[in-house]
Amino acid sequence: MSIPHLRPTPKLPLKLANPTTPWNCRLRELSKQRQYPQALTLYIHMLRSSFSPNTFTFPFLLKSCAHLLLPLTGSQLHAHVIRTGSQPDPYIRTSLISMYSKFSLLTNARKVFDDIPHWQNLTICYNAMISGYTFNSEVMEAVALFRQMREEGLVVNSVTMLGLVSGCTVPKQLTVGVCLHGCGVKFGFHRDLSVANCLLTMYVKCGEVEIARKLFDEMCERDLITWNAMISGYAQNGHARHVLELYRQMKLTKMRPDPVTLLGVVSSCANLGAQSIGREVERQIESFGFSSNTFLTNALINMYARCGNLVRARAIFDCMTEKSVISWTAIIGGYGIHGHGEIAVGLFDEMVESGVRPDKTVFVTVLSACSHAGLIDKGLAYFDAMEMKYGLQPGPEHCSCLVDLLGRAGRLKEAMGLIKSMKVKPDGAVWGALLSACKIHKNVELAELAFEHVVELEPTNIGYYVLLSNIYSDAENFEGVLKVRVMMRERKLRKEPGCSYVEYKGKVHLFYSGDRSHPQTEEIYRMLDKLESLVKEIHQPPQKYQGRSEEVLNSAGVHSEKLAIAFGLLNTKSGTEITVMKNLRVCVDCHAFIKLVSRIVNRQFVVRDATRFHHFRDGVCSCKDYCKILWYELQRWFSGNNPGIDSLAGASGIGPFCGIFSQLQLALVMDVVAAK
DNA sequence: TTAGGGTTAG
Repeated sequence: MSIPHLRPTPKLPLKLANPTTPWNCRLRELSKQRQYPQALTLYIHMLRSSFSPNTFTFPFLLKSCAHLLLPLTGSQLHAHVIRTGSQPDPYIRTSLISMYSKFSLLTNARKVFDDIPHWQNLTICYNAMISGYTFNSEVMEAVALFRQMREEGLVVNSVTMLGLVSGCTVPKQLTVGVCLHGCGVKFGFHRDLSVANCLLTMYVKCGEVEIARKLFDEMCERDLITWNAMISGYAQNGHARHVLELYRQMKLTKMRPDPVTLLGVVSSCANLGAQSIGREVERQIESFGFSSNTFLTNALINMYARCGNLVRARAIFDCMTEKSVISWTAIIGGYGIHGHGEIAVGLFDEMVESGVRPDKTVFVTVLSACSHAGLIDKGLAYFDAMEMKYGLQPGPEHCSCLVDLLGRAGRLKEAMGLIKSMKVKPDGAVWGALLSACKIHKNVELAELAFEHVVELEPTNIGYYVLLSNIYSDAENFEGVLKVRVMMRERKLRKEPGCSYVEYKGKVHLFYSGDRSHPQTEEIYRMLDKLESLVKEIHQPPQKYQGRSEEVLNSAGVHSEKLAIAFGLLNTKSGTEITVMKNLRVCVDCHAFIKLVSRIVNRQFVVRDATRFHHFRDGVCSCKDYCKILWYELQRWFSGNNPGIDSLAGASGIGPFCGIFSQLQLALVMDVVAAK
């Protein structure tokens, strides 16, 4: 066997160093570190030092312009590109397409794309144009280009998929997204981690969290972005408990979270009212060194405010060196939901004085704070200032606040006038606010009009049917009540089950009505029995009402609120405040019960329901309107011409689904009667 | 040496 003759490799001639190279190297570094303004400054220095840019120089600069959103500088650079004859370079064309797309100048981008000679039709240019379209929500254009690409037999790569899939961000684009998923699998790109992450995000944004989770579970490799996408996906779709569970799993894999991860976790704690978990996450934020992250700080303010700890929320807010409009919104909203309208309004004025320009969202927050606190003139003034002073066109969300504000005050005509004068189409919330006002002020005629509109806009929102039914019931129009019931039955609408929960030792303890699944069930029910008898002892209704209440009491289920209260009392030390969360509104029965219990056991309770906080202390609640509802319902019940148990509804719903009359309320009404 | 992409608050 002959041994192949080995020849020495000939030495290549040394290439002369291009003088521009060091500049380009520095530009590359700056671009990598995202120091875009510095990159542009360096370019100016380069020109001043009489060094000419070459084809390698421009992509860095164009990218910098795109990121800094500087369209004028961008077009100047384009002129430089043409002057230096670099235009034909495919990389530069790609950068130009991408830059113009970021400025939403799709015509310019497309012109650059169309000028590319046929022989140079490279995948990278197609990819840039496809991403440009999806970035500007032109998904179908992107898909058309993808089709063209395949017809021309061009190579499709994972970046093509990324560009396409990232365009599907709303539920109606789900079909396109699923097709693309299939396409990706066909090409084998679904194994690419970036593509898989992108598909996961697509499903999450289209509201298909379960499909996203399936994809997540099937992935053989996961990076930080995968975890973040799933965690934020759960958080955005309101699956707060899943967020906490997934975060726990993530920590077990030793994956280090980043601010994006923690943001999802903190916002879920806010939704759940899980303050002790939130506090733990705050400690982690500090230990990871993310304390200066404004996104996280704002989320923490919101979390503490929504967990009822306004003191901590305020402390974090006061410590912030740079308060953005979002920080102000978080703290104003916090005071708003606790009913401290005056403080909320004061903070808004303080914000304006400090030079922060209000945006549409902060106006929603301050208007709703005004409405909860009955600050009518202040609210009206803010509404006017929105357009006159700040040039912000009020949207339906602002109008619904104002309708609520005027409506509560009984100024129904003005509220109706406002709706008529709206420049934008009123949405369900606007008509819904009017409907609620009609309930308070017993205006059946206007209620029917509002209902007609609201049911057309939100046919499946059960709350509005309930409202109208109660309005009819108040007016003793039983035909009307029946009409609404039939309508609900025909449309197969069912009330979402109410649940209450208490956060204890970092775990969320959830209760449904009549629930017996909790490990401490026996103790909880024993505690409730004890409380009920204590309550009866101090509030014995007069003889003539007793029989009547018994018949109703027998059919009573144990509400979730009561179970949660009993659980809290069993597991916490005396003197500590007990916080209960309720997904819907607290029912009047439980409201009365908790009030009395707070006096009997001398404890403070905080109940956060769907709309506000109730602070119970020594037999009194911070909110006043529940008493009014109760008083009215009971008065009718005792007057004898009651329409049945159905009308004795919980504040959150109507009869057959919710509150059942108990001796407790009878007792309470005696108080009310006595007070009268 | 250069392009295209995935996660972020109220």
